[in-house]
Amino acid sequence: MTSYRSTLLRLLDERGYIHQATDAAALDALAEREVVTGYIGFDATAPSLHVGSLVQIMLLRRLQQAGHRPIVLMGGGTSKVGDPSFKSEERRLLDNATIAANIASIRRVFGRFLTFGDGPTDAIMLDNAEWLDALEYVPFLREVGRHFSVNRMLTFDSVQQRLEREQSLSFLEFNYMIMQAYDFLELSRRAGCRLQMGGSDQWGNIVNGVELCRRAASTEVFGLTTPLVTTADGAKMGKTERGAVWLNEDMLSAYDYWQFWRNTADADVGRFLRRFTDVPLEEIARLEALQGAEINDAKIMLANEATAMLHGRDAAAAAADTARSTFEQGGSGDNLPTLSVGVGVNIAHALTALGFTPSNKEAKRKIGEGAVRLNDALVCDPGLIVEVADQPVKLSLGRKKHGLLIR
RNA sequence: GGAGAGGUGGCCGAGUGGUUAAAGGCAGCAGACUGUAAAUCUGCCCGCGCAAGCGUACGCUGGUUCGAAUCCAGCCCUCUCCA
Repeated sequence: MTSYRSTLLRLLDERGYIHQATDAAALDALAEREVVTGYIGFDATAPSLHVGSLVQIMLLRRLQQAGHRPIVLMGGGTSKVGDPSFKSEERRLLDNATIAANIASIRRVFGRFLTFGDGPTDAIMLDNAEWLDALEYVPFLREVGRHFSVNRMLTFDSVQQRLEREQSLSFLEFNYMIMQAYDFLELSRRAGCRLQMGGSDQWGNIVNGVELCRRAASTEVFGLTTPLVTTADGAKMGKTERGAVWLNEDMLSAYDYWQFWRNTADADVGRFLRRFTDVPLEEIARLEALQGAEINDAKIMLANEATAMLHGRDAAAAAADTARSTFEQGGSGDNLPTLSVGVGVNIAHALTALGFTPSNKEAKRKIGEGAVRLNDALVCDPGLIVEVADQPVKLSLGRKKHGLLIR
């Protein structure tokens, strides 16, 4: 562990964001001397980002906390090409309208993590479609393309994997790394951007950008990547039984988001607190040292803080309340997912409608396995019709999934 | 353009005419044990239906057959070697 002098690198280092950097010493010196503008690119291939992107979002937040200026770069242009890095198959191409809608939907989330504005350290958001869409092929090849060696490009891990396996790599995708490198050049010109950050899988792309800036503009810029965030058992973070952990509330409720963090494995709590919350380091050190069941306090803290950052204090508190009454007191909080069922429903249909089971068939199986409860009473009849009076009825699958049936 | 290999359920991968909704593994879900953790053991794992049953499914389209993931023909795609 190197000892850095700048607030920025010290902060990033302490909180576990640094995996590789192109010239850490020079970046350290730069950050000590002046306000550094740094960016991270985000894909626009889905209507919401998910926790997989949260490290990157937090990284921009840290940049701002350390007194520097973050740029959120939306990949409106690059999403039309598709990043082939480490993907086994070519992605299907998205049309312009979808990409525009995705960007509009994604951008709302950033306001929770960053302060936008016109000040020297205020964040700004740009869309690379702004310059990529207008590119003219031949001038682009002459300015940028000549700095890229195909021999070299073929040696990148991201490409190698694709070639060595069996999947083909289209020329369109092959251009992605050039596009991304060009983004950096463009941002260094437009916004004086000196730093690109990203996940460790972006290392190759980032290095290309750094080299392009040096070759095409003689500008010294820097790259920094974060370690891939995996859970303690080695899996990629961010998947739950019900799919991706989305950041947009219309795709994943604040309660479910809270639950996601609450269910963190013991071994991950400290790392996650450091990366995904602003809890002071001494406090984190105390929390992660808790033993046995007490470590649950750390998980609750993590859930509260992470949820508050994204959805606000109130939503986090409501989720925590619901969790407490549901899990600790065996009752039911009113923040649970609800399903309006009229007078009565088939219990299997209700389970599926709540998203607890993927099909009615599965719901019936679960009933057969003794996993389903109505107001905490075991259900044995897979064809049961649940009747709902004025009081909501609590429907549970296993110990973790609870919902309310209301009239 | 030529020669060869191959395309099976979320993924990997067996299966070369019937008892195959398709072995096995991974991932996932649930039960037990716990702390809404991990590990372990057990069960489940295409869909619809209360059920009998029905519908889909082994790259695509046809064909042979009582019966096809399995055989035949054409097409599409991938890989390897040659030109």
